[in-house]
Amino acid sequence: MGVYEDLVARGLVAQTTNEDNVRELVNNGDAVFYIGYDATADSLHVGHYLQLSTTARLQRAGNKPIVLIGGGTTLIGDPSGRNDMRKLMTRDDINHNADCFRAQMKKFIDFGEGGATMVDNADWLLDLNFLDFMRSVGVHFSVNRMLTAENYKNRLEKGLSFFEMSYMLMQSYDFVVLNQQNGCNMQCGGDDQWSNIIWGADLVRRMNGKQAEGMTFSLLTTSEGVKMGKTQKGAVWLDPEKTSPYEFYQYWRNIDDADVIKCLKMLTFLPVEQIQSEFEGLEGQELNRAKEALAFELTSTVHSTEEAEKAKEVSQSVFSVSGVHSEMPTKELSADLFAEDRIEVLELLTATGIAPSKSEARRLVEQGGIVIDDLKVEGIDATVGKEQFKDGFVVVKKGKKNVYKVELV
RNA sequence: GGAGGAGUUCCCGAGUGGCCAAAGGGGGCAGACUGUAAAUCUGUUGUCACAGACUUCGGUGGUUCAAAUCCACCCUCCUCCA
Repeated sequence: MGVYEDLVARGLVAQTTNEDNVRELVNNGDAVFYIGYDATADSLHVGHYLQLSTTARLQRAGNKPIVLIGGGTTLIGDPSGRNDMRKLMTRDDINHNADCFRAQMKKFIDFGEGGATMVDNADWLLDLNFLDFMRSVGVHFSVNRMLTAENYKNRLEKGLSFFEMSYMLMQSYDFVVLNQQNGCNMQCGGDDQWSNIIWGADLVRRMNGKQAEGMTFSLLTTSEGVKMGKTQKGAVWLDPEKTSPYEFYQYWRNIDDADVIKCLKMLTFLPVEQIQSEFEGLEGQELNRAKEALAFELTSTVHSTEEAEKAKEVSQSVFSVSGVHSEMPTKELSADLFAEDRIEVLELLTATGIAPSKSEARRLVEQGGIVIDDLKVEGIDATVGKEQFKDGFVVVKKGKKNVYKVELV
């Protein structure tokens, strides 16, 4: 089985410009392919991870990845699939974000000798001359056809500026440049990039007279079609500072039954056969085994095996009997906040950041959501004495799934 | 440039002078039930000194005892016309 077949079996391939050509390219390790990343945040998230892991799969099969950081295109912002215009970002923001991306990507993709290359389209986009660009590139774009692109559909109702529309021209031009400079012969991306990709391949053919291919990856959506990797707090980040390994683990551990198998296939490096024989077809409570495997696998590739072990341990102790507290998320509580060696529970909750405001803390307590050292807090007037901090800490449970170790400092 | 319309709490969206911290839905949070799932049900969802007070309805000023609601100007967006 070649990589292409593996990708298909995992449900990763959404569309290709020409299936036979693409299969041959990637199975023979002849693909020099690029995926672009817009530097819109200072950390990669789960959506990026899908692209990166797939890049890694292709690389392991002998293909050469080019990671393109959209230092230039991010100045515009891709309108694909958006309902509104992106916030305009400054050069400094973008540069900072691009640096963060680079550091994180090294974990998944081999940038060593003969490995992947990283480029920044700011290098060729920033100095473009508008008229020259329009005369050489702009002439190839039919506005009529662009308007029919799926990408722009919901924007036509809401309004789309020319500024944003030019994004497609630039992304297509990236392909042309990479084709010339690096011999890039294929562009990959999320399925929402399909329009941008086919235009790029088309432009390569027109401007460089070379055959170019494109392949899109399925988007990671839940069984209900909602984009995955988002929580109320925002995206699930790969940066351990922004989403702790434990939170990351829990995100996958709590995944919907209907999505486990799909995620195992799309995101983990476990062989498809193993996923099929070990997990597919499990039902009811049994599915928890698949969820644990998913959470463990992903946490160890994104963070490390040690972190995954820790997260697993904490999760087991939290959800079975009360046990180990060594690796629980820790919050610090200053001893200065105590009056006569006691502190109000509400104060404790807000001072540690467990509750964002007094009102929220009050609500949590009133609804019976706060448990301290296995004892439910019964009223908003409750206090905690210093003597309760045996060994210097106390265990605070907020709801069923959030446990914190509160240390006295 | 002209005419008309819109901007409401995390999101969508009601509200056209006091009964509005603002309907309803979505989402979130907590509780029940469970499998750390889903579905369902209940409560809750601006802040604080919490049966009371304070700040909020694009911005700034004004009218009024009283404004999200009326007036003026400004900003942004949409539709039609040019």
